[in-house]
Amino acid sequence: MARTGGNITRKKILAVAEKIFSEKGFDGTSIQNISSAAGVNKALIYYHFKNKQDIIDSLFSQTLEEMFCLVGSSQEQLDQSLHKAGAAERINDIVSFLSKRKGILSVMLMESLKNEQSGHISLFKCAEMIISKNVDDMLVALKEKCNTDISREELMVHEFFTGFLPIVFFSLFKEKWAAYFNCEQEKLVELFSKVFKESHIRQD
Amino acid sequence: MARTGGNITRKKILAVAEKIFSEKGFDGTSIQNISSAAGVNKALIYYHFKNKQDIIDSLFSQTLEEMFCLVGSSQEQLDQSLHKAGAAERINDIVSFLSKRKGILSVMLMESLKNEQSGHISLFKCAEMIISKNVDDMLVALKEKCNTDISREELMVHEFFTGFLPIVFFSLFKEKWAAYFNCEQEKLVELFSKVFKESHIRQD
Amino acid sequence: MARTGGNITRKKILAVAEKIFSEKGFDGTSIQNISSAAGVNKALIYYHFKNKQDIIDSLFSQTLEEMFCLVGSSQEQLDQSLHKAGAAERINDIVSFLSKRKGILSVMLMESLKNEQSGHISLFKCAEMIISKNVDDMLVALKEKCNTDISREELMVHEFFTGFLPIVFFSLFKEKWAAYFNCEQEKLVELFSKVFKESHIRQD
Amino acid sequence: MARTGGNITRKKILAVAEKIFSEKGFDGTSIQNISSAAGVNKALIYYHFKNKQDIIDSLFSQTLEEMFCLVGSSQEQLDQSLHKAGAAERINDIVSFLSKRKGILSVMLMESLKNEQSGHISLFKCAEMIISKNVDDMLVALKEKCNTDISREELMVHEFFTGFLPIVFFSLFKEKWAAYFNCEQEKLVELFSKVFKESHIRQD
DNA sequence: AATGAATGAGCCTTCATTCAT
DNA sequence: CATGAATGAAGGCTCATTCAT
Repeated sequence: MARTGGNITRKKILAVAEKIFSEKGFDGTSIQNISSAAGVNKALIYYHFKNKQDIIDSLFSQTLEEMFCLVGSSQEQLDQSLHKAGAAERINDIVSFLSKRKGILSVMLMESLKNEQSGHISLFKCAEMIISKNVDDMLVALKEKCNTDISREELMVHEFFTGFLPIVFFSLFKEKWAAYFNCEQEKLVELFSKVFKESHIRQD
Repeated sequence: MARTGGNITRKKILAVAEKIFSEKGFDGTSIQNISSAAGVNKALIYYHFKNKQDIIDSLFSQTLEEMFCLVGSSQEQLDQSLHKAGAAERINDIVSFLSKRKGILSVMLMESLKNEQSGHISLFKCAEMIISKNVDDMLVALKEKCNTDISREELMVHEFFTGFLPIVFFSLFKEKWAAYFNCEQEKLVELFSKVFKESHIRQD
Repeated sequence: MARTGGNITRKKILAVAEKIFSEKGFDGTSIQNISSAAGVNKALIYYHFKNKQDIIDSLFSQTLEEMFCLVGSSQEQLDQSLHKAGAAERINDIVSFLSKRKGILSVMLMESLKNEQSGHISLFKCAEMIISKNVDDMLVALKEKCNTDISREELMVHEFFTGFLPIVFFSLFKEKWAAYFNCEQEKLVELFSKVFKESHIRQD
Repeated sequence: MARTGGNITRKKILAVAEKIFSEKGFDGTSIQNISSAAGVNKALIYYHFKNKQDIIDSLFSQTLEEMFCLVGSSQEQLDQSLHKAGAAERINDIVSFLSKRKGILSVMLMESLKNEQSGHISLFKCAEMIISKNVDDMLVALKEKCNTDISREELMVHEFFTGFLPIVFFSLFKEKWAAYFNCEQEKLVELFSKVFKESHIRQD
């Protein structure tokens, strides 16, 4: 898995594709766009990938894989997740982590929003991966507090729509928001941190 | 297509375009797609619209206009908005309203997510329109309670990322969520209502 | 033949068409171009003309007709034509006359240059009309001088290639020439007058 | 088309384009026309040329380049040019040379006649290249004869309007002329030779 | 005499993809 | 691994023309 030869090219193609997909959208991006930006021959892309769809599929599965590694390995970092008291301060960390994955996340979201096909699967898998550990931990914690009227389903809905989505969108939109509403980014991050803490994480 | 009034044709084109854009995305939709589905000649589309972009622009501005009318006119329905005690029960109404505009909303979101150009403007304008009235009312309410340490900016961030976005996304994703997580839609709506109320609307 | 109603429109269309044809060429001009510039409805053009070709045909035959009138009527002006001693001074007059017809002349030339169809007929008819009278006069004059070794054919070739063409082209190109070679137009006219007189008109 | 060297294809496209442009004019020619006649795929044309304009530009600059080589290299053939005594007999040579370039010359002329843009530049450059050497030689010759009241400008005007243009037009129009005036081509060539010699080249 | 609406064919151009080398 | 050349299909858009009013 650590081939050095053409894998560099493959990675370059993927990196460039991620960037351009996030700028123009999947359908708005041509293989020409990618090959030019990557500085490689157009036909070479078809040596490394079956077709255009294969590029985005590779990007998605690569992202899922990386997330899996991250969620699985970094027990200590993510095990005590969003809902816990001490986790509240870690929002900025998460935002900054997702920021590094902004490109692919926006592509996932765009594809998810197409109301045909199964473009949402990747996004859901991705969200599930990030969320479910938290949810499970919360379930354990809640059981100890005897609050057993809260189902796993509810927690998933909670984490996805009021936790995952706002964070992801904030990381995707903060620049645009700051520009549109004429507000400094640092302050915006602060504001969101506060707002998010109050709405999503509560110590009732 | 038989000769009908030109405005009827124009509206049909817009309606069909909204549907297909939301299914395939703007770039994934061809003029052929639209003309076929609308049952009109391809060239006729260019009689009614300057170009492809003009179609989506018309859809966006039409939506914004409709929203403006709605927000402006229905004082009684929306004046006492999301955050107020009585407003809590109206979430379903809003969800159902936004559901009717699902198509164009998903298109707006897709375009907003493209990290180039100014595709996000429409979404922001749209959100601003829906949110700002609530925010202003909240500001008044807060002043009475002497909680003046909350700025308009903060409320906007709050309403957008933890109010508007979750609702919009829920209305766009509920079917997909129900299918993916194998859960009944009615129950999902209930769950989201509860979850959203707890996170976004609070009577501290 | 002096209908006043729609004939104004017809004339406007012709005038505008001549202008645009001479700017963009026949094939480079669309009916849309003409209707917009004439401020009339596109379909109206098809009320006045059978089709696009009919417009250019009308322009050509109208021009030929006008030339015929001019050549036929103004005996005194044109009867003593280019080759005669006194005619030498009239070059500027002819240039200025052709200048008024620059538009249609350039269209004729463009169409003549297409090496297919019979686009050159109009140009030849036009040239013939202008030239033949001169040629006939010259023939008479030559007979008196007993120079009968010069055929009508030769005179036609002479008048067309070294008389008509240079004058026409000068009137079409003088602005461009002045611009390209950075020279004042008045001086250019003088130079051409001199040059043309020396080459085309000689009193051997 | 079978896979051949790319340069061969490119040349074939240019050759075919020149032919069809001269038949139908630039605007009257479609890429389809060219690709069909060249026996290549339509898209392949866009592999070799940026766009339609690029084809004609390539043709023009290629022609200019060839002319430059010819004028520069063939000192002995063209150095003693049109105006000199011995040059009179070489008219046919020049006519036959320009005849080989008839296609592109007619295209240049057509484009020059469009009264917009700068379509005349190529024609002027081309004419300048052919003429200026003659003009310079004439200047030298005239100085020796102390006829210094003739400016370079005048000679340029002379050579262009009474030398270059008639020759070019004769080579472009001789077939049409012969057909229209019902005259044999060989005789026409003779007539033009005589006529041109008398008008353009004189040994005063 | 005039117009808005409609159409089929065609235009220039780009697409994703393949093949021979 | 990598590339230049090639292709069929489709893209957005415009064309000349027609029809109903």
